[in-house]
Amino acid sequence: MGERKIRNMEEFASVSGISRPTVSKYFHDPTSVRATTRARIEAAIEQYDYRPNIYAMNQNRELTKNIGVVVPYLADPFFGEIVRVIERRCIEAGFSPSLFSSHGSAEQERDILDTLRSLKPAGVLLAPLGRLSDKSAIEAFCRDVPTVLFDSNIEGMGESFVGSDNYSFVSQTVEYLSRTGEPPSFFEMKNPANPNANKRRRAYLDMMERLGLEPNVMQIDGTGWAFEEIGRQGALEILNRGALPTDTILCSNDRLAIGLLSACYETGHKVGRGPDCDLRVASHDDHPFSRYTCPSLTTAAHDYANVSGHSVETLFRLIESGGRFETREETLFSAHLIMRDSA
Amino acid sequence: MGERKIRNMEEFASVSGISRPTVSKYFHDPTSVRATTRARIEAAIEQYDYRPNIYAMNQNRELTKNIGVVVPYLADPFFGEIVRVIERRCIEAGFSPSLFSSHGSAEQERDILDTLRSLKPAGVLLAPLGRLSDKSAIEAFCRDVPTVLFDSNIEGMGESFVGSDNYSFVSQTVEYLSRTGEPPSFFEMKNPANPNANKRRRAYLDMMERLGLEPNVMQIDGTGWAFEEIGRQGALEILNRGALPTDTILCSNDRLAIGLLSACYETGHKVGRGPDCDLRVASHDDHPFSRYTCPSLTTAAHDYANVSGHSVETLFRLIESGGRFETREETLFSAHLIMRDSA
DNA sequence: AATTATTTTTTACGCGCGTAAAGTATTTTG
DNA sequence: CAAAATACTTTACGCGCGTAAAAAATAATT
Repeated sequence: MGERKIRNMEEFASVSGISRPTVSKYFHDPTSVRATTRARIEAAIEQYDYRPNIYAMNQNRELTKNIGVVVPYLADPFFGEIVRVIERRCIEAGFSPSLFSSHGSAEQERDILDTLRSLKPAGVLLAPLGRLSDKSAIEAFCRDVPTVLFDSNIEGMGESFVGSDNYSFVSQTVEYLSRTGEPPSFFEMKNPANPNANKRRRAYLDMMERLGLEPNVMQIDGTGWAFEEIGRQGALEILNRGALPTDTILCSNDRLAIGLLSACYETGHKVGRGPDCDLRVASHDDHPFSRYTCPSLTTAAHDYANVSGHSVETLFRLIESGGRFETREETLFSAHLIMRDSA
Repeated sequence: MGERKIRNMEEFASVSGISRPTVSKYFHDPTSVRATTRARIEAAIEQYDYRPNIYAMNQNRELTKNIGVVVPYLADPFFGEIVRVIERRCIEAGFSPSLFSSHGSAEQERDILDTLRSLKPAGVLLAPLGRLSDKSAIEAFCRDVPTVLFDSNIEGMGESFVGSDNYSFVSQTVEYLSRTGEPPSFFEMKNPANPNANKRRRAYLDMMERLGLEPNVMQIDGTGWAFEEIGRQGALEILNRGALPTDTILCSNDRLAIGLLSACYETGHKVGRGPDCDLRVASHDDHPFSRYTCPSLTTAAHDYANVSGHSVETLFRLIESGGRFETREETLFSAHLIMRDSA
């Protein structure tokens, strides 16, 4: 173990008995060199613990092996889960993921795109803020950097979009709720940040019409990403007014539902589908905590594995295609209903 | 706006009318050049939208302006919150934070340290996994890279540790609970991943002895980071056995408590401090969701702002001191009790 | 105005690696 | 076994910037 520290690729090449250009080739793609050569290089890496200087590696490369991953809000465990899958797959494929969170701020999102541009990534997976996003900044970014949007779509931007089919969420919950009890009212924010919210409202209205039922939308105040608190305040206001139009509430998303359930508990409204219950509550997303609400939340679940998996695969295809697709693809995965105790 | 794209610092220097070495100096530290020079450079940046190639910038620098931030588990919104504060402060101070999550895996943690080493960061903020961490890997890393540990301490590693005072958490909850009702039993995992858990158990035992009360520790099975599910299963087992030693439970952390509360609800045990309640539950951390459990969770809160703020400040001081402190500092912030409805 | 201190310019070199070209060695194919 | 194909070596240059040293310009001080 008394080997002196290797300072650069030149030195490493000489101690490994391989020429520098071949070593360089190896680090760019280990499978591009002959198996025997590869074995010798890897033995030397093992022995000398050498890694190339990533800065020198990347400065002359038009595009790097980096992949940017941007999410709107990291304190939402939903994104924490997604990021875990994405990171793993990127690393397995030999890329280096760089993770960024906009933390709900459009300014931060712009800054992140700026940073990403100078990272010269091979590709970017971007879950935009939504309504608040600086559309022109994102558009300009997508022109320069191969980008796949996920989770929340912005029409026409990025080479591809991968997300969940909001209609599938809502059709399943509405169908189930109206089949097993009173038809649901819809509970949402008045000015939702996320475009999925609007799609869900429209899907709700559409489904109710299709079923010949009277729709009822409750829109509550509040801005920002503290959905639980917004849901709780909005629900308290409605419950205290005794203004519930039906005994069945369908929340736009689980985080609002978590706040609503807390308000129900506080005001003594028993939630569930038993005869002694005051109301039923269902929702969408299958948030990691929806299993632990009281009662546990009946919800429509994202196909987490497919959304994250297909986002990554699409990005890999995009990178292999040189960063552009002929036409913009949109892939939507269906939700599946998870029946728990709240409805 | 018809300016041609600037290709490198040479070109940028010439169009801005400043020499390249001075421009280089500016990008390293804008305050290091004369105000008039700075103004001219910034005007040119504005006009030509030039940024230096970060890879070329960093390849010759001994240490970069990067700061590594490592957390053990990003799907825990606790860390999402902390990261937000840390990132903001780093950017304000002119650093580029790079965020990494070990996602509960020691192997990932090792890989992250490896990646970080080649990023040549000015400093690293590391919240280790805890018991599962590869101690020798962390120790070796801390020798090479200026590192401040936070959240969970590993004795002797890193130049400094910033976290919460576990004794302060437990003393407040135990004191409050035993003063207002039956003394608490302690509910925890048998093999906690996090060293804070052990400190909390010892603090519980110590406090109980000091108050002349009989301690009772319930240790439940389970490994990994799915604390809610572990808490729920453990609680179901105990509740179904009717094996509660007292009517007051103190959970080691909020995520276990969230699982326990869900088990209580499921089994019809009413939680709270009213006369009609079966048991009281309190906990530690002030997890972002503890406000929305049913009933809302009485808990001891981290001083989030101080822990994240002081971690960053300590790292900045460390960087300014050339990466080493004379002696290893440990800074612990006190918790404060948040009284809600569960106890 | 002269002296001193500070900042900028000029010149020049090097960092660690990518990569192109031409030649040599090795493996594969028929 | 020879021819063809593939992989590797040698040589050489360039990328974009850091940075050192000496000279020149500018600003601050007396």
